[in-house]
Amino acid sequence: MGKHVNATLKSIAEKVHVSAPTVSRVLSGKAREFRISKETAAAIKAAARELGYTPNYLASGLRLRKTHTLGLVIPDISNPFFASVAREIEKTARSYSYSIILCDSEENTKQEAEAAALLQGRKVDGMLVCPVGQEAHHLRQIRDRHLPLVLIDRFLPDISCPFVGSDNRRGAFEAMMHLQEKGHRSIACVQGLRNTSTNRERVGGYCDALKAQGVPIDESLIVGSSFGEENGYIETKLLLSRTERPTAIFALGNLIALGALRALAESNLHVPEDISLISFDDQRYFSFLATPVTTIAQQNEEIGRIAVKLLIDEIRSPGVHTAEGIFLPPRLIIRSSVARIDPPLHPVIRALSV
Amino acid sequence: MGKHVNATLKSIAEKVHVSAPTVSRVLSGKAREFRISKETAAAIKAAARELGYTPNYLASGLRLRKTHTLGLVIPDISNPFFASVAREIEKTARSYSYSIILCDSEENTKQEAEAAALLQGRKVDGMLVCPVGQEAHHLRQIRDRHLPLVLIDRFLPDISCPFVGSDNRRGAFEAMMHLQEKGHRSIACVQGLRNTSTNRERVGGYCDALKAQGVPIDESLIVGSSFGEENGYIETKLLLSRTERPTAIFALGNLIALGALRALAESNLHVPEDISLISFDDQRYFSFLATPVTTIAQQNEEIGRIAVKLLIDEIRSPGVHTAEGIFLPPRLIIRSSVARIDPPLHPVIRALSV
DNA sequence: CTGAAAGCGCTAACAA
DNA sequence: TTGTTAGCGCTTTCAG
Repeated sequence: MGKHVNATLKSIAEKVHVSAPTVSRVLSGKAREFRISKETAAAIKAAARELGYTPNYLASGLRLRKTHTLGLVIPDISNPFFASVAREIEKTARSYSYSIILCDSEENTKQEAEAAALLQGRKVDGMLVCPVGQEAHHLRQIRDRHLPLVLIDRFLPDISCPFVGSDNRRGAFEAMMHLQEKGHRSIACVQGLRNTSTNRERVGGYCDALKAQGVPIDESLIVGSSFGEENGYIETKLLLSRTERPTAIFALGNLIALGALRALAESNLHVPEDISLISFDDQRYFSFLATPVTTIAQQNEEIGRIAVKLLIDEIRSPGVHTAEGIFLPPRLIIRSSVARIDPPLHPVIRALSV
Repeated sequence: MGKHVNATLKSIAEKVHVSAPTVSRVLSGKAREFRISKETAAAIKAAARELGYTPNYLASGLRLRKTHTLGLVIPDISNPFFASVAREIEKTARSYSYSIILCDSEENTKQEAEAAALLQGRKVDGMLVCPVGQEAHHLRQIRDRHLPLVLIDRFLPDISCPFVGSDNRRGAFEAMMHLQEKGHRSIACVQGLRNTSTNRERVGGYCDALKAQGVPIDESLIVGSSFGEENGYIETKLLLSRTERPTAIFALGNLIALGALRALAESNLHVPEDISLISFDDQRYFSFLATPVTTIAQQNEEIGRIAVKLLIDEIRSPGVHTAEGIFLPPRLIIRSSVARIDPPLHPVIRALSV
């Protein structure tokens, strides 16, 4: 077996003395349908094996206008949240015989747009994108061309498109209620990338909960600008250097929490004795940290699985799905990074008591 | 702008009243070379923009026999080690204008072989694979067909192929020497997937170090069979239930360490007071665990970067690289999960002292 | 400076 | 039951 030059339908056809379409029919399982004789079919299969034939999906894709390929655009595959979603996406896609072309946008709109253009050129049958979130133009273009598109994790207000992610507002609200029940009133919020729906919704939940308790919102406690670890580190450092230190920190992403932890450790502060911490987005290791971290867990696998199903549905029968969002409920996992504290003195009283 | 049906060279050609090849030449930057008139070139570019032209890479790939696509096959993209390598691979590939088709083999040889076949059909220009490790047949086939291939993280003895990974034997040796310097003699080794080179080399380093200290190897202390968390958990449970408990555990992967930690926590055992732990493969969060874990860190990003460079070199000029392996030195990061212990009593003496 | 022809490998339509 | 023709969109000859 194994010629150096790849076998083609034509080379098989010549060997068996039939025509290329016949070979095509047999090898794509249509022998029955075309009532091709058992002998011919067998001979073709044998020849294909002997020559080490591999179908050329470039050619069939060109001809059929279908590549059985999906584009996946995410902001950072090394973020464990995205890694777990990506894994489920790849697995689910594979179960439907679709391949994944992976593009990392590095939280950069320009790169995201480039990825979108590239994937269009590669004629993917559909795209899954977690948008950086600042710009929807290139995504609207995809829709305009009737290329199936599903947004994951982050949605965009100004584009009508199916979406799968978490109910971030509710998750953040629950986290905050937990903090407040434990007596916290001065709670810092270390944000991720602004303008992303996840961030906006989480900050929204943060504010909702504060309002629900009649606590005025202190804008200066809402800090940060990226889902990366550095951001968590720097903002926590800054927070700690204030004269009035918050009693709790709400980290809006797992890497932010990690950065916060690093800053806290450097300052020799202990969680939750010195300061409480709660994080959005659970991680397996959170239970084993010096202080197990209380978090809002998302349904990572479900997000990936549903997104692919939605996308493939849309590919198979365009227009059946309304451009609605699916918001999976996150859930609060209480561990031990939140301390119960005495309700803080009213500022006026505190001022007097000095 | 934006017709529903995608623009092609032909449609542009018709619009500008030139031929398709001329359009092709202009849009692929060969206007100078073919000395195409400024006006024609400008008109073509304008028309392309107006029609929203995107090149069809399927067609050019078919014609050119080059797709500018690389296949990446890894055992588990959600394992943070692979996720970080994958990220670097995608970034580096992108910097050379290559796309990545991602396949997760789920540590399964059959799926790996399927991925390899699929990628061949998709006509990738080269492949990066981290082999499950039990079987090399499908990989040898790739080489036979002169499809550039680079192995990452795990190599295979019976295939001659460029490789980039860590010097696992040396890493494991250093971890063990550290343990032994601290007085440990009864050290359990929780393995990953057997027959993978990483596992074999790490176990090799484990044994080397024991021999170097004249400690006989107790086969019953070498347990486990997967790089997953469950394996770490179960094997640690089992280890703890022994009458003679080892004084230290060497986890051969980051998820194994996580599983071990879970088992230890369940048994209310503290690291390192009750038992010491050392892990292969560092993770950012290791510093913040209840007990910061001492580890052997690999150069994840370097592995990804070098692998892609090697592969692209091989694609551009086949045969320039010898099928040698690049083994990057890992390094020991001492944190606090290893306790100094008194040298254990000699078994006979211990027996007498009861 | 530009165009006509051909072909990459595949499959759908039509014919026999 | 099988073959012929044609064309997906691109680029490379070769011709002018």
